[in-house]
Amino acid sequence: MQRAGVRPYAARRRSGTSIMIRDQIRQAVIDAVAAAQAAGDLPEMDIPQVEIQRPNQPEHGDYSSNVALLAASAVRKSTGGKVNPRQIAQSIVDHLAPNDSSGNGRADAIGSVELAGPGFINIRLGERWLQDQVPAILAAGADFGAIDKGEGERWQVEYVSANPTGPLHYGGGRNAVLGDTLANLLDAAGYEVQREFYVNDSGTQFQLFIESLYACYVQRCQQESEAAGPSAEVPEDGYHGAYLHDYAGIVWEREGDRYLKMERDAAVASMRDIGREIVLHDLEDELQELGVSFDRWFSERSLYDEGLVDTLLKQLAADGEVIERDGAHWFVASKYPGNEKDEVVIRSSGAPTYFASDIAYHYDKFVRRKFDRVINVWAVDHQGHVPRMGAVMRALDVDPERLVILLYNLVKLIRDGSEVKMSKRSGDLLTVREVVEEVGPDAVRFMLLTTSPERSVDFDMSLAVQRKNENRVYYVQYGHARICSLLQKAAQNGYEIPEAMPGDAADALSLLTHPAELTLIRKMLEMEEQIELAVERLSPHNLTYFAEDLTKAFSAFYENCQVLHSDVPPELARARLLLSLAARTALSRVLRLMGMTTPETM
RNA sequence: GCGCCAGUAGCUCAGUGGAUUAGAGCGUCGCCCUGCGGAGGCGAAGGUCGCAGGUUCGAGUCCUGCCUGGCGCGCCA
Repeated sequence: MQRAGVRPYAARRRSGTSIMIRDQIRQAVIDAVAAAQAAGDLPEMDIPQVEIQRPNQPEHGDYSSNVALLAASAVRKSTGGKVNPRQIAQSIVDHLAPNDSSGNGRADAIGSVELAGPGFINIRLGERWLQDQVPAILAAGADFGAIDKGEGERWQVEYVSANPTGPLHYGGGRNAVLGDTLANLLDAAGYEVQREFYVNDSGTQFQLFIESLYACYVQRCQQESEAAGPSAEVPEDGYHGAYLHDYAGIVWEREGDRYLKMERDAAVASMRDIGREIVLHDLEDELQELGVSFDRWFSERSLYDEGLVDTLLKQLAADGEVIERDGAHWFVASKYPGNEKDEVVIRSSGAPTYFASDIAYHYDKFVRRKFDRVINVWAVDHQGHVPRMGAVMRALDVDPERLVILLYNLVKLIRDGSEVKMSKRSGDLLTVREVVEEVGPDAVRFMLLTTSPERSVDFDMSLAVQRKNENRVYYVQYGHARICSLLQKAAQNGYEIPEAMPGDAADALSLLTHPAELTLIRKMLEMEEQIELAVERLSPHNLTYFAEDLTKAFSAFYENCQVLHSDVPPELARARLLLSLAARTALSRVLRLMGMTTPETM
């Protein structure tokens, strides 16, 4: 019998994580199939991979499995014989022992099992078990929902990596939010995550930036001393943003006019370090305002300085991966699938392309630093680069599967019903900083996260600042604030709000039988699956929908189940307070995964 | 021309690698305040899932072709 898809769990399980309830149920079904076959109720047959789904209709239970349908189909195909899927399902149901009291903890979760439709097995969680999850959630606390999918694998997320030539354009905000949230998710899923920003401090763009900075610096010096000096114009194709004058001002304040005394080229060369420092500090600061930070800022130039680019290109040439043609050096991408053209790594002028250092960079990531997997977050306009990187991986003899590119579509900013691109204040492209200042970091993060990455997003800034129901950010944060308010009021009224679960609360929890209470518990228990799903599909946007569902479940409970009222017996009030505390734990976890704050009042 | 992505309710979008009656929010129309934050709750109406074929017992989901929109095809990054 096949048991594909059932992975053995690693021995090194992180404390606090347990086997996901869905996987426990899957195992129970697998066991039931085996038991049915052992008992002779189910003929020997190829049982396909057992999948457990969440039905759309609540009437179909909390979980369901279509094994019987798949098995019947497999038998029909292999033998041509007819099998009734309902009969197969019935045999499995008979061995699914919902009330097994053997104490293995698995069957406890299953409240009831039923056969439905053409052969579905619908499974409901038990009420008692659901009530017991409240203390489990409280015990997990800030780690609630953590799973051990990663088993400690080392993954890197490289994101933003914007040219270090000035503030981040608003489009880069989506990159920052996606990468940062994905890293949060990976961390929650048991991966060891490193967040990296690749600093392109070596190419022509950076050179133009420094030349532009130099020109502004010269202007500043002349302004300060009214002394005649070299005329300085920002290069035609350089950077003309107003911020360069701010940067130049910092250089002047720190270094005075010492660069003015050098030859232009020498001055530009020696300004590279301070220019880099200033712009990176600015970028770091700007990203911080969005709640985004990095473990490492990796310098492209360092790859040249240590000679890795050179070494690698020579080695690739020796392997026939890089050839000379028309005076230039080409990486022979065309020999790998998905690539039709070769790529220049050294121009006929002798200058390396960005692609040359990219090869070295990925060599460093995989061969030297040995990340199990690397996720690069790129805007769609870099899509043409994806197959090339696959070719690079093969040429470096690294499994291409280890490099994952997350492409995201562009952001369109809307204000008062029409698209905006430029800042009225500076005249340049709107920056992330300005958008954050206008609508707040939480709204930016949530809004940029609601749409799946491959779709373009219209970000309505006017809506994001409005305090009405149309604004989904407020709905969620309001929900959190309301829980906090309730708990606070309870404390004022003399209710004891335990930080941890009191040992004698088990009886009180059995009073949680209202549908709204049980629905809320069920919803919270989706956390692990949501985290797993978002990681598997690289879809952080799922979190926004889960946050809304969670808030909705709490609101329904809040409306239907009074907590602090003289009619409510103290034991029930206590149980409902514990449930509310668990709800705050869950909602706060989702908000933090999205990088948002958890306001106690609004 | 070739390639990638998208097309689901009036609007903005989900939809868990095929499965039980396609979901949510907003908007619209009804209810619910002598109760913990009404920035709320409950309910209704609203969809030939771009079009046409195909595979399958079963397709929004897989395959083929087409239509529309976005992006990409450089000795730029």
